[in-house]
Amino acid sequence: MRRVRANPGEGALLRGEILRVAEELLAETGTEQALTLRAVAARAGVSTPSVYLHFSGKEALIEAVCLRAWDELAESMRLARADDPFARLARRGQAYARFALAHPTQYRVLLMRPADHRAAQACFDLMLETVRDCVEAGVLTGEPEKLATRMWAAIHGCVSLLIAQPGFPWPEEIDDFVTNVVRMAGFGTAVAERLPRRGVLPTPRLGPALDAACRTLTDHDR
Amino acid sequence: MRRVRANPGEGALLRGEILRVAEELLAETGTEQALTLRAVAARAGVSTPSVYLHFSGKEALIEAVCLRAWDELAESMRLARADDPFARLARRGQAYARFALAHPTQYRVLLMRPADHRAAQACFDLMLETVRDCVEAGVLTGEPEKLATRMWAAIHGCVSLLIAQPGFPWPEEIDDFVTNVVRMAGFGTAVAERLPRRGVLPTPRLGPALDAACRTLTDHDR
DNA sequence: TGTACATCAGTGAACGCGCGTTCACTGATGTAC
DNA sequence: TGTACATCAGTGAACGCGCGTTCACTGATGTAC
Repeated sequence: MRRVRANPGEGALLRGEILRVAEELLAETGTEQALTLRAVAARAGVSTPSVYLHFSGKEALIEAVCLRAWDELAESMRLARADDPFARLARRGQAYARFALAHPTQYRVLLMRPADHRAAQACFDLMLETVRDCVEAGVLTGEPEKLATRMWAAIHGCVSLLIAQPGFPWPEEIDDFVTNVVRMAGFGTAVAERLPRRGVLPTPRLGPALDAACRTLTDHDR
Repeated sequence: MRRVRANPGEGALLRGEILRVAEELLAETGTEQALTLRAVAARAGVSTPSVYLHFSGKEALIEAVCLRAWDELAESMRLARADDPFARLARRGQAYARFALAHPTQYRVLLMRPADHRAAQACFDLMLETVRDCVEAGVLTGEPEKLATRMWAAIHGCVSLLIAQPGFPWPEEIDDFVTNVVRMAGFGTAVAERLPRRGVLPTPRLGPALDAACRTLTDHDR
């Protein structure tokens, strides 16, 4: 249980172990308040004051954990690739959602705290970059910043509801949900952008014209 | 500063005052952990043990605060009316978003905690009911449960990002954002529902056919 | 090659704090006779 | 109409707990001479 002391020059090894254990405990306890330095030190097999050898305090430890989580999230999105820009957009959205659902507590802590701007920005930029590819390829129309923001909001809303309301009777499979949210964001934004802006929304009629448009959207791929 | 003691029979007055003060403090401090019984009692002008005359403990107090917040949220949605079902859907979505942005902390606590099922359900049912009206009127197509869930997720994602990432450079006005999210959810879901389900998303071509569809959507209202 | 010393990676005990909660009490108001 | 008593709406002081943090220390490893 007790950790063997590191040799001179290898003191930084404990830092990595503390980070690992802190992430583990965060996932188990669910909140950053339940994450105590005493528990972290105990699980790392070390005395409590040892944490101060590598982090200036509790706040610094949590910040380091969050930074690492953001990096992992960005990396999982970076790994999602596809030649087709729209498919890449969907894959990256799904990678985001999968990471969130796989690390629910970390995701919640990530987005509950006032975000570290650079880390969140890096993550958003991956989304934005792919949306830009779609716009350039003529697959989406509109301002990439707005498109990417709405898409991020939609996916975030989906996973954060799934995390926070696990008892709620969700009407469809998670994968389908995410797929549809991505499609919805992509197509719906394009449609919404072309409608006139006004105070009261008009009642739209979905009929033959929309059916025809959907056929066109599909035909390309047959 | 010190509260005058209630007359016999009016002891329950303090209960209401404690709830009010607790909500106030929750909005100021931002987290449920920062909400202490001592602070609540002090602001109510009463000694700490007095809280126990009306609530069995801290947990019960927070639960009562949350229940009240859910009720307020549902009420604000109930007040958003319009004859046209699609306009009603948009108005209710906007009411939801406005409540969330006006009470950011309460909203976060609301959706962070494992939700009280009945309260959340009542709120969701208002959404579902309006979506059903839209489907019956031929304005939306698809299963109302799925449509409503996606719409809720989209709006929730929008407001929770706005709350959690206030420093993030949002590319558009909040009202426009919400309006577009509602449109996006409405139109996009309809489009997505009509596309064939497959593992990899196809690249859609937005062109003349979609433009024609958008004209049709708009024509109805001219 | 031996030894004094420096450094490095920790430890043990303690401090002070604020918290939720308990418990014996108080004192004004109402009520039975 | 007076008085003993019950009830109701609280209070003050204290308990025990777990937490973040500090501080003087230890003892193995490396190094200069």
